Amino acid sequence: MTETLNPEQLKAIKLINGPVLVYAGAGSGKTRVLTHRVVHLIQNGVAPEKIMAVTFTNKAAAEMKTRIKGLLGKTKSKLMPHISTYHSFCGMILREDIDRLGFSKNFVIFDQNDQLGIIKQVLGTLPAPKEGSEYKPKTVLSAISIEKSNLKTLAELKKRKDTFTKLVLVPVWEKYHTHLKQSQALDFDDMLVHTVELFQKFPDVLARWQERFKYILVDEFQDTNHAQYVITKMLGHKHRNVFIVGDTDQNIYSWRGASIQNLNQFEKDFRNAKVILLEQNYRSTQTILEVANKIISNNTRRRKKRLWTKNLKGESLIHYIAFDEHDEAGYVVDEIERLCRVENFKKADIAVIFRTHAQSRVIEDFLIRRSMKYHMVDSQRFYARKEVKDILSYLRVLYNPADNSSIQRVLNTPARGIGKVTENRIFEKSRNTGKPVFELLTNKRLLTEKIQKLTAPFVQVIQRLQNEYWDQEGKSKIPVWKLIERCIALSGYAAMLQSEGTDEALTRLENIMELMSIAKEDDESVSLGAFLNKMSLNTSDDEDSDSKGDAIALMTIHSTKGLEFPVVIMVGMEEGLLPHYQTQFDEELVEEERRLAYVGVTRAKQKVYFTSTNQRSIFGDTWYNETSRFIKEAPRQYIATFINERLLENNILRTRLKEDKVSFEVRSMQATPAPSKDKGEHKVVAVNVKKGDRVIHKIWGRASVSEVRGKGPDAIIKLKVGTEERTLLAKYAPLEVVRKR
DNA sequence: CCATTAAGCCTTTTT
DNA sequence: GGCTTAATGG
Repeated sequence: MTETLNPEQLKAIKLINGPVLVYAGAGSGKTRVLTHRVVHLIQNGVAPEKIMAVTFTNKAAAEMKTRIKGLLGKTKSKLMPHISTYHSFCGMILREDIDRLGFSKNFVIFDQNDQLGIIKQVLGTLPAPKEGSEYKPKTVLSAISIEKSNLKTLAELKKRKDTFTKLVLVPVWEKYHTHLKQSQALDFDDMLVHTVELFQKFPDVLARWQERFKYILVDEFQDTNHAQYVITKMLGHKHRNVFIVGDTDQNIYSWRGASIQNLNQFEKDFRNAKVILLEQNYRSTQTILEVANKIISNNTRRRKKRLWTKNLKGESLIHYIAFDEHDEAGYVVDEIERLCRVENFKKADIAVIFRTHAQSRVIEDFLIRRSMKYHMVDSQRFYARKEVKDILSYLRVLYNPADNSSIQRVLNTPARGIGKVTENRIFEKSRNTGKPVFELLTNKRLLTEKIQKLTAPFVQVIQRLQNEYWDQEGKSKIPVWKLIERCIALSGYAAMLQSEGTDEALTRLENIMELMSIAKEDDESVSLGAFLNKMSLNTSDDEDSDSKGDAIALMTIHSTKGLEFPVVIMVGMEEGLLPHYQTQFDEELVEEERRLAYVGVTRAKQKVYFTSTNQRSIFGDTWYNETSRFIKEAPRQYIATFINERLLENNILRTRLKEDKVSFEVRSMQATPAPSKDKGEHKVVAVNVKKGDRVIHKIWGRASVSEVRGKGPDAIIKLKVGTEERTLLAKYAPLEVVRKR
C-alpha cells in the first residue's frame, strides 16, 4: 500500500499518537490519507471501535466507510470505526443521556422548514414592528443559528443593547425554544449545543465518551463551527490523539458559522501538534492548477501555499459567452454530447455545477429534451416535497405524539373537515394549558364534543398505526417501509391522491414510493426512531438506486465539496451570480465566493468549462451581467474564449472584450431550439422512455409511462392516458418526455 | 369549510 | 418566472 503514497502523506498516516494538523490542498489525496490512517491504526493494535472519524456530509461518511471496508477487506475485522457527521454523532450521544438535561430521549429533529414555520408563527405574535423594520423569518432564524453555533446563551444575549437583539432576537428566541421544548424537538444547532452542555455539566458522560473514542479524526476542519470545535476539543483533550485535516482555501461555509480560526485555535489548544502540508496534487492537469492557484492568490486572508503536480500540462480551459441562459444550456448539452461522441467521455465523467439551485432548471429542461440522463444532487429538495413531509409528519406523530408541528401539518391532510377555526381552537388551548395537542385530542374532557368528533378519525389513524407497528413490549412488528404503506392506506392519503387522478397526484404518489424504497434499503431491524433520525439528518443517500447508471451530475458548487470529475462545467460565471450579488460589496464575502470558484475549478481532472451569458432573466427581470471577475483573474493564455455569433453585433460586449484584451472565436448558433412551450413540435424520443416518465403524446396529450417491455426502437410501451391504458411501439411513438422519473 | 384565483415573495450556499 | 400563501366566493 505504501508505494502510492508520498513521504508527507506517509508521515500523516504513521504518526499514531499525539495531535496532528494536516493542511491538505485540493486533490492532494486527503481522503486517501484519512482512510489509510484509520487502517494503519487498526493494524497497529488500536481497536476499531476506539476510533471515530467525523466528516462533513453523510455522503462523505458513507464513502469513507466503503473505502475503509475495502482496505480492511483481508483482515476481516468485524468491528468498524464510528464514522459520521458531527450531527449524527451528537444524536447518538444525546439519545443516551439527554434526559439529564430535562429533554425526552424520544426527541425529534426539526429541519429548516419546521424551524421557519415556528419562527413565522412567533413573529406574528410579537408586537407589530415599525414600517420598514420588519425582519424576514429566514434572517431571524439564521441569526439564532449563528449565535447557537457560537455557543451563545440567552443570558448573554440579554446583556446586549442593540435594538435587533432586544426587540426581535431575544423575544423570538424565547418563544421559539418554548415551542421546541413543548414538541420535544431539537434543531440542528441544539444537537451541538446540548452535547457541549452535557459534557460540561456531567463529567462522567464526557469521561465515558473520551474512553470510548481514543482516536479522533476530523475531515474538512476549515468548515467546522465553534460548537463543533469545542466538542472536538473536549473529547480529544484526554488522550490528545486528534487528527485534523483542513484547507483554508476551501472554507465555504462561514455563513453558517464555520471559521478557519478553529485551525489556529487548534494549534494553540494542542500545543505540540505536528503540522503537515500536502501540496502535491494528484487530480488535475497543470493548466487547471495554474488557473486555480492564480485565482485563489487574489485572496488576502489565507495561509499561502502552492499546489503543484506531476500530471500532464493538459488543455486550455474554455470560456463560452452565451447569448442568454437558453443558449448557455444549449451549449452545455451540445458540448456534453460532443464530449461523449468524439472524446469518449461517459456522462458520469461530467459535472455541471452552479452557484444557486435556481440555475438548474433551464439546464434540466435541455437535458430532458435531449434525453440525456442526469442525476441531480438536490439534498434538501426531495425531503421538502409536500407529500414526503406529510408522510414523515404522520410517522413523527406516532413516534412522538408531543410533536405539535407535525400534528398541525397532517391533522387535516387529507381533508377531514377540520378548518382554520377548529385548528386554532385546539392549538390555542394547547398553548394556554401547556398540554400537547395529542393529549387534548385523546382526552374527552378537554375539548368540546364537536371537536372530539371531528378529530376522532385522525386520532384513530395514529393509534391504529401505533398498534400495528409496536407490540406490547415496544418492539416493532413490521419494517418501516410497510408502516409507510399502512400509513398512506389508513390515513386516506393514497386514496386522496388516486381520486385526484392528475399527473401531479401521480408524481406525488411516486415520491412516496421513493420514500418507501429509501426505507427498504435499510435493514429490516432499523427502528422507526432511527429512520426518522436518518431522515432529518440525512440529506444525501439521494436515490442511490438510480445514480449507478451513466448519468451527468448536476449540483451546486457547495455540494461538489470532496468530489472530483474528469470534466467540470461551471455555468453562470457572471458578476452577480459568482460572486453572488449579495456579497459584491463586502471584500470578505467576495473572498468566500472566490474560494467557491477555486473549489469548483479544482474538482476537475482534465477539462474545465466556464459559461456566462450576456443576458439572463431572473425573476421576470432581465439582467445584463459582466463576466465574473474570477475568469478575468485567471491567466489569459490558459483560457480559450468563444462567443455566440449573435453577440458579434453587441458593441458594448465587443468593447469590453477588447479592453480586457481577450481574443475570441465565434461559435455559430446551434440547432437546439429554445424549449418551445409545446407548439406541436414533438420529438420522437420514445426509444429512451422509462417506466414512470411523464410524457406528452402528440395526439393524446399528457400521459405517463406505465410499462416498458423490451429495449430500443422495438420496445413496447404502455401509456396511461387519463384512466385509459394504451399500447404502442417505441419507434413510432410521437412522444415528448416532460419529466424523467 | 373548500376550491379557485390573485397576490407576493423569491434565489445564496446545508447539517 | 414559478411556487407558496392570502383572499374571495361558492
